[in-house]
Amino acid sequence: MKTPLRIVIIEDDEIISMGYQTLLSEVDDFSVVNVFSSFDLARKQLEIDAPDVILLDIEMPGTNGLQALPIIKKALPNTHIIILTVFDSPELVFEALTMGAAGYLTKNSNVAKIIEAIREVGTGGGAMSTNVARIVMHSFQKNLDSPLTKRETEILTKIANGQTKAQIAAELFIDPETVRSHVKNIYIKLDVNSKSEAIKTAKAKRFI
Amino acid sequence: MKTPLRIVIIEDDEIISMGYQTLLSEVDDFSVVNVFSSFDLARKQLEIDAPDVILLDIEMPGTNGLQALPIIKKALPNTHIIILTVFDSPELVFEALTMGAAGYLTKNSNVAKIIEAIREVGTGGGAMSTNVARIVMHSFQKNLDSPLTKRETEILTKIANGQTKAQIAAELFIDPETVRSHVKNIYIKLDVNSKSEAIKTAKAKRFI
DNA sequence: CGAGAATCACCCAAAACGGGTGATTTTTTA
DNA sequence: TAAAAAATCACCCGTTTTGGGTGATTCTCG
Repeated sequence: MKTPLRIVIIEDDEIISMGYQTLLSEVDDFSVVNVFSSFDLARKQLEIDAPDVILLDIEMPGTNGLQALPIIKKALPNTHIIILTVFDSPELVFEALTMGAAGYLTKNSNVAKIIEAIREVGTGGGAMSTNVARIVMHSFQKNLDSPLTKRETEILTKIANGQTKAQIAAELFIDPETVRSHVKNIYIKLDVNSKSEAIKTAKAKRFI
Repeated sequence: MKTPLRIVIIEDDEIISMGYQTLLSEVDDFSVVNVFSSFDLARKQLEIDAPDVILLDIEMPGTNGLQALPIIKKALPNTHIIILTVFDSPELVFEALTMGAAGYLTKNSNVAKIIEAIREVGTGGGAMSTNVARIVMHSFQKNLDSPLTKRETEILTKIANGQTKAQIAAELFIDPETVRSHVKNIYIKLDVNSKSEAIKTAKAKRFI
């Protein structure tokens, strides 16, 4: 028989917490090993519980979920964390993902979805609810109506990566003067007159 | 009665194409209005078909799916495109998402998942299979063992955004000399001696 | 064919950079 | 609470990069 997935729930709303606990306990290969109403209460016990997956709320008394994320990741590198919250603002989502969350679910997700997500992150995968997916995907989308040409976009991207004109010229096998020409044209098209403004404008309008 | 979601399938494998067509036609509010074996064949007919959602394969004779993406987006701005392919390399996924794909599914996705994805993108949402979600989420994760301090990370991030030391100093309400100090320390910690190297190294190691 | 794109050239002054060295004040943490 | 780490500011130096102006040639694609 397979060892069950060890799950810990950190959620300050007792009703919700109890609900998850009951529902997840019914899953054969899941084992809810502990439930806490705040991260501060969970902190010391977590290493003993050694969960495979933690369902973590964001809004909590004391240390909130986002603050807890890096602390948990450091103490339990092999534990996968799923953020489970009612909030889905882009800022919170990106913050959670950069801090190492393996999943981000909003609380309107149905049970099947949550169970699927737990299994997924348990095997090193990723999981997010559809509204979170939308936010994440939008963050990738480039503006397809850029006034910049292919070459100009290419060069501005490299500038945004901190490369100097000389380095860019070497990489593209063109003269540094040519790079300067392109840059000047970029400035005109974007109506700016410095590197930083160009990068800022181009990023804001999603040209790069 | 609600108008059904108009779906077009562009897929060169006839067996797969036929399979999707049959399965999706059975869904009440779905209407598969056309099926093409290549984008080049679909091109002119697409505007007439005016689909809400297009299932687009990547590997195809002639114009491939990724090349087709921007063309479709330009011609039919209100049509949502779901990439449906066997490939899931990070490069392909990011390319597809930046070019405006609303969904990215691998062909091992089950039918329920595909139907759910079509409904989701039909209402402006996003959809991706779990393996794609994993790729996307990994791309966000920062290295939590950065040698850089909070301030140093903050400053290096701004440098990576093209800001000059003077601008950074103004934004952080500190002296430009202090910014220089931080930058020098960053260079030492990352073992580099220029802006571009620092950005490159920091990005490669996911410190920023 | 003709327009936009990409290429290269040379002028100039101002700004930014990278390196060195040292010091003070907060903040963190063991 | 004492030591360590982080954050702050200062002044030296020579070199590189920047932004602006102006113009010209070649390429490419519809």
